[in-house]
Amino acid sequence: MRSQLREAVRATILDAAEELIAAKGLHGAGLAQIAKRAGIAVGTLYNYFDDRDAMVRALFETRRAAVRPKLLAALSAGADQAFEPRLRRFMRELFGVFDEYRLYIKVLFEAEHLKPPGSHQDLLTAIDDILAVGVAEGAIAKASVDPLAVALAGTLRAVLVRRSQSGESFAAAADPIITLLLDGARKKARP
Amino acid sequence: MRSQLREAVRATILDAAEELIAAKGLHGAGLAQIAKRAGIAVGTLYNYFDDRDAMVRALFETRRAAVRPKLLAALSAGADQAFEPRLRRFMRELFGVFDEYRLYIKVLFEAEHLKPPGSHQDLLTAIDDILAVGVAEGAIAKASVDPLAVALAGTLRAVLVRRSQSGESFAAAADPIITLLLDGARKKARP
Amino acid sequence: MRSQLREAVRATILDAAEELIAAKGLHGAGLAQIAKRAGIAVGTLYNYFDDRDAMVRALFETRRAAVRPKLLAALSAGADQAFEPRLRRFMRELFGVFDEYRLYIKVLFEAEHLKPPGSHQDLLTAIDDILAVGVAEGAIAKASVDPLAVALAGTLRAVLVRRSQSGESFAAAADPIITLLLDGARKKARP
Amino acid sequence: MRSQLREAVRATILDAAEELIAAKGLHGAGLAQIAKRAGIAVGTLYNYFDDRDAMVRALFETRRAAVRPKLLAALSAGADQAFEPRLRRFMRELFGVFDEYRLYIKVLFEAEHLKPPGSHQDLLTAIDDILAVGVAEGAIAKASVDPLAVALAGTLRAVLVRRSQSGESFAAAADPIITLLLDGARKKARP
DNA sequence: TATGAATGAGCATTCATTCAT
DNA sequence: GATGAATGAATGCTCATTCAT
Repeated sequence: MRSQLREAVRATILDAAEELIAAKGLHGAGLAQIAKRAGIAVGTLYNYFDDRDAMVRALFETRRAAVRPKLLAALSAGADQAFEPRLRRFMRELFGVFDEYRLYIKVLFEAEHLKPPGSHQDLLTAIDDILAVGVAEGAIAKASVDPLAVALAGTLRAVLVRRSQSGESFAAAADPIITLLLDGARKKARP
Repeated sequence: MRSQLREAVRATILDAAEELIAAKGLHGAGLAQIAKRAGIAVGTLYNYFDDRDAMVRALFETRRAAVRPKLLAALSAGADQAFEPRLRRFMRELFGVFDEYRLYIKVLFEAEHLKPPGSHQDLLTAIDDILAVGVAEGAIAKASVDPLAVALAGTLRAVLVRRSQSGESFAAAADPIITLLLDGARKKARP
Repeated sequence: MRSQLREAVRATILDAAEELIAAKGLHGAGLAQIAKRAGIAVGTLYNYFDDRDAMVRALFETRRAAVRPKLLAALSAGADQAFEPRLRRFMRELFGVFDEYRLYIKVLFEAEHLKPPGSHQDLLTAIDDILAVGVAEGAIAKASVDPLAVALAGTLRAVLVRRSQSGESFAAAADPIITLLLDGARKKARP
Repeated sequence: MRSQLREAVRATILDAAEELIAAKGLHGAGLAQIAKRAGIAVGTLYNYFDDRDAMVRALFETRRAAVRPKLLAALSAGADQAFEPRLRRFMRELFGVFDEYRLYIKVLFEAEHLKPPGSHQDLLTAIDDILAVGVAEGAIAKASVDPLAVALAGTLRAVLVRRSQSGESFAAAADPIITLLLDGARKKARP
């Protein structure tokens, strides 16, 4: 009971912080504004977090903890399928998850240059994992894994940033990316 | 004469700002430090820029103005060649330019969430331009252009960020990217 | 019954306050810490004292009330003796009492610049009283009383502060002080 | 020129700090009030001192530096005289100096419990020095030195505190103290 | 009565900006 | 133009006090 209320307030604070950081940047979001938006007093923040930094870290950790299981689910989904459909499915589910967490995505990019312990690493790991499947299956060459991982992560990020700014949904972007990265853009000679 | 001195001071200030922003972040670089490193007094900054924000904008504009012609040169280089070698050459020259402007690259990433009027847009335009050549030439399908542009920009950025942090040169990364994006990562059946 | 419990809690609070003030200074002892050490909630403090200031005042008053009768006992002890042995006895008993209340002594010095209504005044009065005996008895000159009172009080304080910091017992310091103040430091000509 | 103005402002700030600390205690004197009384802005304080703590330390050091040579002068004054007149003269000059620095004296007691690097130690050293003269001269017994030093310092402090509060001059208190401490309070048998 | 979360005025400190010299 | 001291609004944080439970 008590702790449920406590968690609710904590979540409200983190939501407020998320919105403000997404809107004004990591540095632009002051405690006074965050408190105001959360509907509490400044001092109250300190009943929930040791200091501003701890609050920001908690924001990243909370969101990461929420996203991570969904990311893992997307990763293991279709474990009985072949590499390519599995990769496509993973990407589609991934973008689905990110559509749910648009604000977090903005915050993640907002704070990217500070290298916070966000979901970035989880995503890179997931990409490595799924590409390993492709190699094991003989679908992609071992030598392709490294550049492909970089290209996949980079392209993914580019899509997220663009659609984050334009407000478009992420989901539709999955398939064209995979097709491009697997088959290349070169026009194939008609056999 | 007079204005040459003025330009020299202006450039010194921007160099100082660039170094400090690259080292300590956009927000971490204070005017006092910038002035000190530039060897002038704080107040003097205001004889060259309206305010801190204008100075930062000027930094981006100056660098953009310096990089742009080189980017255009890279774009038109090999205008007599076919699409693929021309794209490869463009990428190699592009990375060469970026190697010369490593500090600017760091600053660009440092501040990209503020969407500064930097070289990003120029680069995207150049990418669009060169891909249009590929379509005209029949080397790539029209439908591939959009995802390829996104993937090219995103992958490029990922490589720049990684090598910017590790200190590696950018130049060697060009060809593998192109090969991957043109041919895809899928293992080809031996004919 | 009820009020006995109340008094016990009150005493616990004051003990906690005393320890913390002695350790961290009047200003360094926060209500949160005091409450914690007393084993109660912060809000509960306000059921016992109007505010922090009232609590501190109560601390001084309580200790003063505890010390005063012992001080008076020391004063009237040896009322049948001559001035000098009585004075020596008074000082010895006084230091004995202070040894029992070392913490209070520290707090008293901690806060003396705020002129709290502590045992200081009682002590000065007792000194005046016993010196009056000396005058009545012809042991000391009337003109000596004022400077002697100041010197006695000042020296006493100096000894308390020093031994309070070093952790030594106070008791052994009594006699040398009295001898010095009664006979002076001047080397007497051998008769 | 420039540095004279600077020193004047510095002195003004320290005077303001001294007054406020004397009036409201070391902790009660806020930077806003100090700045206001000094007639400057809060931020300006930081052009003169690294932080509040450095300002307080500078206050003590400045006053100590001002008082010390006078104290040493008082100490060496009458170096050709015998111990007792020299001691009396020292005390009179000492109190004269303290009369000039009444505010500092208050501040010194205000902050005594924090053991700041004030004039206390200088004074104790001076007392030790002059008593050593008395021993060398055979005027006081070696065994008397320690208790006498404590008594002298303690009594001196008591006089300063009392007269500091009452507003009386210190100067008149010197001789009776010396007489008492040298000859004692015991009524001498008329020879 | 006891609790402890909520409160908000107060604090020291920073820093872009101004301006007298 | 150049200087750098002065400015004061804004920030993160603390803590005595209040009050709903």
